[in-house]
Amino acid sequence: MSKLPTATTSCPYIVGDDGLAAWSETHAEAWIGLLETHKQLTRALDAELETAHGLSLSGLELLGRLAAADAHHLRLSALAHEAGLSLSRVSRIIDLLEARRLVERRPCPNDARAVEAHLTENGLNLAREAQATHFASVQQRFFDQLEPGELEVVAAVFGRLAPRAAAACTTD
Amino acid sequence: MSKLPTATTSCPYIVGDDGLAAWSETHAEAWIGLLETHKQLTRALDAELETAHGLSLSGLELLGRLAAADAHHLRLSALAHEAGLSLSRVSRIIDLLEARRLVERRPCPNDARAVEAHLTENGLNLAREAQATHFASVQQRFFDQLEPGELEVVAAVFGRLAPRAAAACTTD
DNA sequence: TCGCACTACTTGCCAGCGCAAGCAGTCTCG
DNA sequence: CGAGACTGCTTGCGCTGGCAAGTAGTGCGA
Repeated sequence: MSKLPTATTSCPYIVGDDGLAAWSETHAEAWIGLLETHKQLTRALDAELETAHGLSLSGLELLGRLAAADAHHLRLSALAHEAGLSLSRVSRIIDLLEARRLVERRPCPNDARAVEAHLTENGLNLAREAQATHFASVQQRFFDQLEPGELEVVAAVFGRLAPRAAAACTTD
Repeated sequence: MSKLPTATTSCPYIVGDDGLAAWSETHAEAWIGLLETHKQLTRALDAELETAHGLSLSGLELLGRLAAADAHHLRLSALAHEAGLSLSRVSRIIDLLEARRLVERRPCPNDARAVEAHLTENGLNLAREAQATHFASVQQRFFDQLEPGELEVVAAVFGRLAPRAAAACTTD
């Protein structure tokens, strides 16, 4: 941590001579603040997770998805789809997790092309521990900073936008 | 675009057996939605910017900061600090921009160690054009999706959190 | 004035990410 | 059945990111 004091945040960096009149100070604050907050937050959370459990954010996400899945296993393509990662990335993250005996690759009974990632006992335990500390940290770093009523608005906005953004991504 | 349909978003991926009771559905929606939305949005915006102007998001940020600066020049370390990037990354992005004659490296008159990045005429023009289309896209993809009243809350939340997160990063 | 700590930048290196190409297995249709 | 299209995964590569080490210049105290 430390290093990267980062971003003046206050005054944005907009040239302004063009047709940007519509971008009020409020718009700039919202957008730049969003980018900035996300960057800092994920940096901190990722570093934390790394030192505490040797996991990346993506690694925990995959572990979590497997833990939440029916028989603690999922095909790699399903995992990639759920997590919003490329299949190639998932394949390599699973390499790492497999090397640590947190998951196992097994052939899919119904389709010899496919590979299932199975969570091991160790993997499930680590997923639980890591999620517990991770979510506690998110709570403290993000949710605890919200004023009454803000949580509902944030949930509404991003709950609405996330699927919409994903859809836009698949269609255009 | 297309590819990476990404994220089921709906049901999260929380193991739940542990002390996560405090994480209501609302919390999960807000947090996962935030991550998801950010990922999709920046992916789309970056791709757009790349095809339209051959710039990365970071490249535009640096260009924009220079354009907003006093005499269109800034020391690399100042640029890094403002943009929340490491100095090494800034150095390499400036390499690219310099190769395209959008900026020029010049020695700093007061300090022979330092290097100033000077925006060229071309660089300023590109910054203006690229920011115009970029911000229009942000407007359409993000702000136009907000209901009345939501913008103010989002601005308040992230305007408050961004500096706080940055501070936490420098101190711990 | 010399030495030593400090600063500003550059460069080598590694991790995370996606794309494209390649390979094996599946499915469909003649 | 067999050819060709398609799917699921793996792997090579290039890009963006940061950190650490190296270099050059600054500035302060003895």
